[in-house]
Amino acid sequence: MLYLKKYFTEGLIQFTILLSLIGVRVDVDTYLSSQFPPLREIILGPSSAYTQTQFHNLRNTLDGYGIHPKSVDLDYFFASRRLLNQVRSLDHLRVPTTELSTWLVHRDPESVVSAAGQSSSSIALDNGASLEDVSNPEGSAMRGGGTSVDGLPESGYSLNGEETLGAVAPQDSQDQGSHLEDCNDDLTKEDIDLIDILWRQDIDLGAGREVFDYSSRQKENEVDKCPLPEQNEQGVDGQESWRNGVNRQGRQSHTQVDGETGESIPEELADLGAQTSLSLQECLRLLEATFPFGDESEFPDTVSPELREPSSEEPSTSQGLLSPLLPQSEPSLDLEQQWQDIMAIMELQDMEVNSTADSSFLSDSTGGTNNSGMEPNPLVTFGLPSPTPINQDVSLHQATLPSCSQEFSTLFGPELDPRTSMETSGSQQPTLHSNSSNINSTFGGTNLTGLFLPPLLNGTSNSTCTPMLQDPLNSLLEEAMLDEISLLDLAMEEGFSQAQAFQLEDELDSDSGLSLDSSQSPASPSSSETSCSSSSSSSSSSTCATFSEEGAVGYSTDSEPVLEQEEGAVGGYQPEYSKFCRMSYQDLSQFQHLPQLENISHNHTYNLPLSSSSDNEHLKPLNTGKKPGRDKQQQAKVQPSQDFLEKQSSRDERRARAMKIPFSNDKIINLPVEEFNELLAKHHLSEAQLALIRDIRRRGKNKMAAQNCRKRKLDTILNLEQDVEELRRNKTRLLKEKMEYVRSIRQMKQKVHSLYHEVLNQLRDEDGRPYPASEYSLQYGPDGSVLVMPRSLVPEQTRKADKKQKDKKK
DNA sequence: TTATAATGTCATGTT
DNA sequence: CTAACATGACATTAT
Repeated sequence: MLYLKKYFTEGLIQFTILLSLIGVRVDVDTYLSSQFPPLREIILGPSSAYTQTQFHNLRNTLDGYGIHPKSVDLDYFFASRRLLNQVRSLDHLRVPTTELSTWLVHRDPESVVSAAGQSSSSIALDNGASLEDVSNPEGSAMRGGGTSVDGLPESGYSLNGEETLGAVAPQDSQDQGSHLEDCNDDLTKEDIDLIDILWRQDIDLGAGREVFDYSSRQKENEVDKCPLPEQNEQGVDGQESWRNGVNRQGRQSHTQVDGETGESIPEELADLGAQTSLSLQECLRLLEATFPFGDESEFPDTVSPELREPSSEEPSTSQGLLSPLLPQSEPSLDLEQQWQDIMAIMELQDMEVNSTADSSFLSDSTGGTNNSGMEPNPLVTFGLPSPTPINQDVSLHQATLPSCSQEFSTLFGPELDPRTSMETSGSQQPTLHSNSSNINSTFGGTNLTGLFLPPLLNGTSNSTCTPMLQDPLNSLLEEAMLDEISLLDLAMEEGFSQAQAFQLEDELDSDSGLSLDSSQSPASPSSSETSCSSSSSSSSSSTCATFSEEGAVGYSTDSEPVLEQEEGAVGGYQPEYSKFCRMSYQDLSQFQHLPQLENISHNHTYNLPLSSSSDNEHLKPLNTGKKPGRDKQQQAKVQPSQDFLEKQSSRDERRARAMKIPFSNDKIINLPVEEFNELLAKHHLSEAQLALIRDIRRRGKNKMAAQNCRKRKLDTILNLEQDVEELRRNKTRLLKEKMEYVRSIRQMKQKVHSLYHEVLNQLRDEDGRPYPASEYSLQYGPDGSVLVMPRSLVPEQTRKADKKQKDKKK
C-alpha cells in the first residue's frame, strides 16, 4: 500500500486524469499487473454506474431483492420497480450539473426564438413555450398548469371565448383550466376538407415547423456540448468509485473532487433555478437588472454568472418584456415579497402567452380601439391588471380581409408568412378598426372554444349534415392535446428534460463501455482465483498466484489477532480443531519446506503467530521461485493488497494446513466431484479431515457462487440502468415528436380557422352584403359542397355534442 | 471507535 | 437423491 501511495500521489493522479482528458491513454494497469482495474477507470474514465456511492445505494436498498432473471415473480417485479426508481433517483442526483448546462444551453436558443416570436408571432412563441415545456417540465409546473397553449401575445385573445364572451382578459388569464379545455379543439374532417376545397392560397405550412426545427436543432447542438463537463466530472467521480485496494487513490482524487464540489454548489443553485422555470430565471435576471439595490447578494454570485450569461443575449426579451411591470412592484418590499410579485407577474405572463393563440379569434366585445398602443410593446398588457389592454387587441383579425395574405400574416405571424410579418403591425390596425364592430359581434356570438370549429359547432346545422365526420379527427385532436398535457405532466413528474435525456445518452455510452469493466472488476478477485485454481488443478505442484502472494505478504504483525479469531472460530466450529491448530502451527515452518505439500506455498497464513520472522523470509523465496513470471506483478500488487489477499485465503487455508490436508484448497474446491472423490480415496484421511475438506469445498464453491451472484446482481442493476436510460431517450424522442405533431395540428387549426373566416367574410349575399359571422356559418353539404347557413339553424344536438366532448376532456 | 463497503458463510431453494 | 448452483440474510473483515 505504501508503495502505491508513494507513487500515486494526488499530483500523479491529477496528471493522469489530465492526460486522459486530453486523450492520452495512460495504461498504468500494465505496470500494476492489472491488479487494480480501477486504475484503468480512473485514467480512462469510470463507469458512472459503478461508482461506489451508486452501487451501495443500490445495494443497500436492494438487499433482499434479488434480480435474478429466473425469479420472475412479483417480488422481482417490485424489486425491478424499486430498482428503476432507485436508478432514476440516482440519475437525478447525477443530473444537477447536467441539468444546469442543459438549461443554459437550451435557454439561449429558446430565448432567442421566443424573443423573436413574442414580438409579433404566435407560433414562434408557441414553439418556444413548447420546447420549454419539453425540456424544462418543472418550469411549466411552476407556472401553474404549464400546459402551453399557443401564444399569440400581441393579439391578446382569450381562449375562453365562448364562456367569457365579453369577459376581459384578466379573467381569462385567471382561468387556466379553461385554457386547457378550450385548447382541445378539434380539427374535423370538414376542416380539412375546407382546406382542400377553399384554400388554394400559398401558405407556407412548413414555416412554423421550420421554426421548431431551428430551435430544436439549436438545442441539440448546444446540448451536444453539455456532456463534456459532466463526463469530466464523472471521470473524476469515478475515482471515488473503487473499492478496497484502490480506495487510497480514490481518496486522493477525492480532494480533487472536493475542489470541484465547490463548484457544484453554485451549479446546484443554478440548477434549482433552472428547475423552477425559465420564467423564474428571467425573474432572477430581472431582479438583478432592474433593482438597483443589487440583490445579487441575495443571489449567490455563483449563480449569477451562469444566469447572466444567457441574459446578455436576451436582455430585450426579459427586461423589455417585464421591466415596464417592475416599477409597479415596490422596491422597498423585501426580497420575498418581490419574488412573489414577480412570480405572480410571470404567471400572468404565462397565462397570457398561453391564451394568446386562440384569443385572437375571440376578440372581445369591448372592441379593439387601442391597438395602436399595443403594438409597440404588446406584452405590456400582460402585467397590467386592467382588462382593457387585451380587449384592445381583440378584433385584430376579425376584419374582413382585404387580402388573404394580410390576414394570414396577422393570424400566423412571421413564421407562416415572414414576408408580411413586418406589415402586420402597421397595416393590421386600420383594417381591424374599420370592421371592429362587425367582427366583435361576429365573434361574440361565435363559439370560439375551437380555433376553427366554433362556427361549425356553434352556429350551424352542420352536425346534421356530417356529424360523424368530426369524430375521428376530433378524438384525434383531443387525444393529441390531452396526451400533450399528460406527457408534459409526466415529464414534469420526472423532472426530466430533453437536454437531460441527451446527456443521458452520453452517459449511457460511457456506461456501456464501462459496464464491461465493471462486471470484471468486482469479479477480478474471484476470477483470478478461479483461473489459478484451474491451472493448479491441472498441475498439482503449481501454486495459485493468490496464495503465493499471501506468502509474500509480510503480515506477521497482524496475523496474530487474526489467528486468535480464527482459532476461536474453528473451535466453535469443531472444538478439537483449536488444539489441533495450535499444535500444528508449531510445525508450520517444517511444512513450508516440504515441496510436495502444496499448502505450504499458498498458506503463508501460517506464518502467523508462532512462526518467526525468519519463517516469513523462507516463504518469499519459495513463492517467487515457483512463479517467477508473476513475480513482478506480485511485487506490485501484493504490497498494496496484502490484506485483501490474505483475507481471501486465510481461514480454510489455515484450517487445511492445520489439519495437514495433503492437497490444496484449490483442488478441494474446484476439482470435479469424481476427481475430488478419487483424490480423497488416494489419501487416507481422518473423519475430521474429510469433514474439513467437505466444508472447505462447500464453502469455497459457495464463495465463488456468492461472488458470481453479486456480480450478476451488479450487472443486472447496470443493465436496468441502461434500460432506464434507453427508455428515457425513447420517451424524450417520442415526446418531442408528439409536441411537433401537436404543434402542426395547432397550426393547421389556425389556418383552417382563418380560412374559414376568410371565406365567410368574402362571401356576399344577393345584395352584396357580407354574411355576419355571428349569424352565419359555413357548413358542409351532404355532397361535400360548402353551404352558408344561418346559425339559428344549427340543431341543438350539435351543441350538446360539443359540450359533451368538452366535458369528456375535463 | 464507528461507519461502511467488501467479502465470507450459512441456510435454503432450484436446477 | 446428490451435486452444483443461486441467493437472501447474516457475519466477518477491511478501510
